Amino acid sequence: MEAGTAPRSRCLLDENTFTENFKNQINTRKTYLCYEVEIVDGDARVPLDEIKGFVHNKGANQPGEPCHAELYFLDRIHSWTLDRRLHYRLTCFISWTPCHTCAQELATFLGENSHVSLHIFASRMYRRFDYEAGLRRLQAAGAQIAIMTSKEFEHCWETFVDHQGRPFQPWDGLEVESQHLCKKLQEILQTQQN
DNA sequence: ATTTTCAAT
Repeated sequence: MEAGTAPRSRCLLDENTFTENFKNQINTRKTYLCYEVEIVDGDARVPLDEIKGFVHNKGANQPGEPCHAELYFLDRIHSWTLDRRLHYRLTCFISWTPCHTCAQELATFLGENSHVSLHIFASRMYRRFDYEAGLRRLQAAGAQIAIMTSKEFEHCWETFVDHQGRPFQPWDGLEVESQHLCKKLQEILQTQQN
């Protein structure tokens, strides 16, 4: 029954939720991950609008086992049962770069699914434990990792936020912070492994 | 030059 199609608002983020979680100068204890999927056909890319959306982590302060956003994302990907004969480009916009463990999980997934390529844009850099090695491993597995700039924030606002027609309002210092993080990420990703 | 952050390294 086509009549049961979910309303568009179900996969849109509240304005404040977006800003509170993606603002790149403040730290949060939550992680949001917005994703888009395209089929790649030669030079052309066809968006699969029906499966775009977002997930967020489950914190240690909530009932049940904690779970990072990336693992929910991987669950979603598996639920789509993507056709191995096609090529898909997944883009995700995540409020923190993946931790070491999640980076490894994503790298493993990419290793097993050559029909999928992954582009990650992050608003902030998660810098705990072995995060640098995790990011390098993820890059080595073929993922493109970058820091969100105003272009990506605006794209997310337009695509994933219930903005009621209001334009994206960049916060003070957005660019400066983004550029700083870009530089840090480049340093990490350019460092030789071993 | 900038860290405490998907809580508890």
